[in-house]
Amino acid sequence: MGSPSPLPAGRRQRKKALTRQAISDIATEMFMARGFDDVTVAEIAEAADVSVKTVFNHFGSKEELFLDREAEIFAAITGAIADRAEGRSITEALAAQLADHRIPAGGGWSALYDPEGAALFRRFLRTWHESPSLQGRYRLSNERLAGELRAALGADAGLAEDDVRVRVMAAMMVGVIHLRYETISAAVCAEVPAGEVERRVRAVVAEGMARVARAFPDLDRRQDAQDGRVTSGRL
Amino acid sequence: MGSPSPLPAGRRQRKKALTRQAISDIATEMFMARGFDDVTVAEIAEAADVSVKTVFNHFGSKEELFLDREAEIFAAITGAIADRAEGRSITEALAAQLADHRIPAGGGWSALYDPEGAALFRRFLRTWHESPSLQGRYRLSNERLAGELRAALGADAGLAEDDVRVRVMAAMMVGVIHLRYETISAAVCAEVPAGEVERRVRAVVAEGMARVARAFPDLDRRQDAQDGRVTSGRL
DNA sequence: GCGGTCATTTCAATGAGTGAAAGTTTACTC
DNA sequence: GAGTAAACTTTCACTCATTGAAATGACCGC
Repeated sequence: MGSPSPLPAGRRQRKKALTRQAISDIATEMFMARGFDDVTVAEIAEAADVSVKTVFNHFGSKEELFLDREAEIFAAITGAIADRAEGRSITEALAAQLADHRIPAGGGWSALYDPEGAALFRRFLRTWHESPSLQGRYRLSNERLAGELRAALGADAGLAEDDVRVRVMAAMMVGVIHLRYETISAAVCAEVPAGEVERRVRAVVAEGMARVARAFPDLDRRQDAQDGRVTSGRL
Repeated sequence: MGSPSPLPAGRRQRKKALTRQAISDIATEMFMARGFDDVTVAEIAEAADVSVKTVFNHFGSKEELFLDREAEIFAAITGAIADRAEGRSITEALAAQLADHRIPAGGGWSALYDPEGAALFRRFLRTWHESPSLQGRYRLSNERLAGELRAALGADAGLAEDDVRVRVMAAMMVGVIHLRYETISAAVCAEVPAGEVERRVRAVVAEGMARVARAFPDLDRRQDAQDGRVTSGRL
């Protein structure tokens, strides 16, 4: 499993980060092998050779052990907006990113074409899919994603994050992103062949982002005239 | 508290329904008075004079005790689509419904202008707002709402529920509906005066639905030409 | 009225999550 | 380099949600 965090200074910090990572990795492994609900925190703690309390010191809940990578994913998404090529619209950039972006524990489309990788990914999604508690926490996740999107969109258009237009656009994008997840999840769990999964995902993302673009001609493209601000977003 | 369910036949059935209602009512009352997390299921059972197990026989989880009315609300929303006036677009109908629709334990805007009602509603929202577990379950709720919207939209346009366009449109609507809730919640909890709350909600709903309309010119209006089906939804 | 069905209860567990106190390790100061 | 404070962990003891099995008693069709 990855160590995507830059190691912090200080031995204590480093040890702490290592402990955290070890717990997260072992937990992920166990969840994938046996399903979220069939693994107890006690077992995770046991396997990671720490006390149960330590697990809860690092993670606010059992669910967080599973959702540990979300920050990474969000950064990739908002990054695609901020770093897009000159003249490219937001929805285009996002569509490209979402058509390609690897999902946690996935690793891009190629992984899906490999039977090994597909099986792993299927286990991952099934785990995710089948636990109500995980599904529940997913909303909090989307809330955060919406916030980051608002920030990115606001910055891009030179509007406040809580501008109605920005809020609506972000909400729609979150909706499409969720649809994408739903599509992948349903298809992979139904053992649909990789090529078809990819096709479906691309279709949803394309349709979704095209619709967002149509709804937001005013915010979708960077207005580089004047001082880089959109001067009016009225309908 | 309401008894919105038609009483079923048979004494046993009726007793069961009464028990359920009693539990739900008492639970709601207690949650409102003391907050979701500060009330235990044991206390609810105690107050309703039933065993804890009985509570769980009627409600799958503590959260369901709070979300008991969601079916009602969803029905009002999808009903607004199906029953809209001839020639009215879906987004118009929905915007009207959402600008007005009473929220659970609310009772329309008038209730907000009454200090008593406002305080009650504020307690309700704060309860809802402050409990992570409730927020969590909210996603499942939205999932169901999306499903019902897909059904309504699909039926309206003569498309399959799982048509990409239908799915995207439903997802966007759920996004706007959630934004509306967020707006109400934030404003009411911040003790914003009722008139201003109403204004903000109407603004979000209007903007949101206008954008959805713009994104979906093909599905928004009933195409009564020919056999009532939209023949093409290509972009 | 009889036997079964069904809501409910009691009992006994499992497992998540928390607060406090105490131990251990690391970082900072003089 | 000792001494102290701060940061991590652990242990302990507890609360609470949630569930299965078995028992009770009111209700329903016959």
